[in-house]
Amino acid sequence: METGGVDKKRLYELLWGTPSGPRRGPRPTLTLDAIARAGIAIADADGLEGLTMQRVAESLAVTKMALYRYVPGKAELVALMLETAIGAPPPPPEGADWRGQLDDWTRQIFDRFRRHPWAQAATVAPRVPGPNELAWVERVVAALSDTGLTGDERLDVAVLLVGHARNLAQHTAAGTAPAQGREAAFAVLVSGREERFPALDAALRSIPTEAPGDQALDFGLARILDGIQALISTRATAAPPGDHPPPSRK
Amino acid sequence: METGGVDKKRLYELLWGTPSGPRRGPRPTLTLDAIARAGIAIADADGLEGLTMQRVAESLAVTKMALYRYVPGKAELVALMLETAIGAPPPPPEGADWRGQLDDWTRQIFDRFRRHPWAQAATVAPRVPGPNELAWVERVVAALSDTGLTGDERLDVAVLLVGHARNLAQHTAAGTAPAQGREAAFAVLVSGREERFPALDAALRSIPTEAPGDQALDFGLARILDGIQALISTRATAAPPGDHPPPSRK
DNA sequence: AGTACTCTGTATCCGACGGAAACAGTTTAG
DNA sequence: CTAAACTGTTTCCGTCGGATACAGAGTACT
Repeated sequence: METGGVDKKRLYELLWGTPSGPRRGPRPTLTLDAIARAGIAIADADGLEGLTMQRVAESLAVTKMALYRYVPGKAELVALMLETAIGAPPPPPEGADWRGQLDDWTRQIFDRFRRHPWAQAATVAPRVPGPNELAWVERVVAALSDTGLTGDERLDVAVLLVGHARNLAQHTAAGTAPAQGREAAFAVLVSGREERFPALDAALRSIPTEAPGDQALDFGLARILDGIQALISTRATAAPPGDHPPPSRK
Repeated sequence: METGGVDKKRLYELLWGTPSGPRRGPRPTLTLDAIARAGIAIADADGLEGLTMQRVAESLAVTKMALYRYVPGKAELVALMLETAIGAPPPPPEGADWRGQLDDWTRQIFDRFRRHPWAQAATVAPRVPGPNELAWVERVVAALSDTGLTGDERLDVAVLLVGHARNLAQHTAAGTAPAQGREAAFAVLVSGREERFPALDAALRSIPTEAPGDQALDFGLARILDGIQALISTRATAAPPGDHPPPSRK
């Protein structure tokens, strides 16, 4: 079953390889892109558990084994699907400062994760990033160019933001049909056990807001950006803008 | 194969059910706890892909099907393993304010995730929280009792912090043996494509710090706590302490 | 033009996995 | 002491990812 072991070399070629020139045998009937899209359609509908090589092949009107001419295995197919589903990052909003850019960036990538609920489950394993994934990271780092943050701090910001988006996409994907929110599910578990979870019980009682859905995303994002702003302010007063401050990491 | 569909009713009994009284047939040779620990040992060693009912049964010297007398299926076994591996939350540090408590809390749960790398992959699906998981959330909400935050804001903080810990646990689990950090992996991909990723290239060049490992955790955690502190300060000036401020959510 | 080579998709096969069903042995309730 | 309930085992099945061998299709070279 699921090998889990990914052929990193072949995966690199798969994600970063250029389309080669004219070759000898019969022309392929499929495209990497078409395969990825077929897999995405299936995973969007039934999740990663519903994604089998059989079903992908059927939806493309080929045999299961034909797919292995294009893709080394299922793990690499999922990686390719992820790269295709995430797509290229949209252009940053006009005239936005770093905060506006990062705010937009996080909502954009959150939207990608929400449209493809399987994607956030596919990003749990260590993986080889594709061109699109790297382009998204590039956007974050570029937005922070003139803030005086160090190189790895900018990368840390990217990790922080994408983690938040992914995390929230999971939580919103969880509360779909039945009980509307996590509060309802928690309340059921807490009820009858108030003495074990007093603070939780109090918190659940004092909830007046009927927020739509992206509320938790907004909350966390606002806190994170506030925290980054505080750091940038510190750096700005410590050193003139445009200059690289000394790394004051402990 | 992987059903994915979890019997929520049986899972609830599994996680929250109390040990029943004297029953009729032969006494069970196994314990739920022993099964969970056996599964944890296997998953710690070989990940969730290496976890099979067969191997768990072998390590307990029983047949595979014997496990199904205790656990409805593999998905529920993983949920039980998660609950056992996370364990009960440790007591908060003596005399710490909310910030100190949340800082310690995040590092504690990060440590759990790092000790059991499979755990963060097991928390991607919507699930029924167990007693331990709920107790961890209780700790966060309790730490924020006197901060003037609303009930769902406190829950949002819990989501934010656990998401960060899980996210960073994944990233540190990724960079284990071969190339030491994400910077090295990124640098390989960026090299030769500097014109496509100029900001990323600049960021990778300006990295002097040879940080040990928890650096990204520290960075994000500090930003998040700074952001929460900013919000609490706002609330404190708007309303006297101990009083519930009006929900100023947009 | 013809031939040899290479690439494609297919058919067949395999081991491993999660789980269902039926069974035999064991312990307690009446 | 008997009947009911519960345990662990055996046997079996469908599905999955993947290896291998093969036949046809198209191109490069002589």
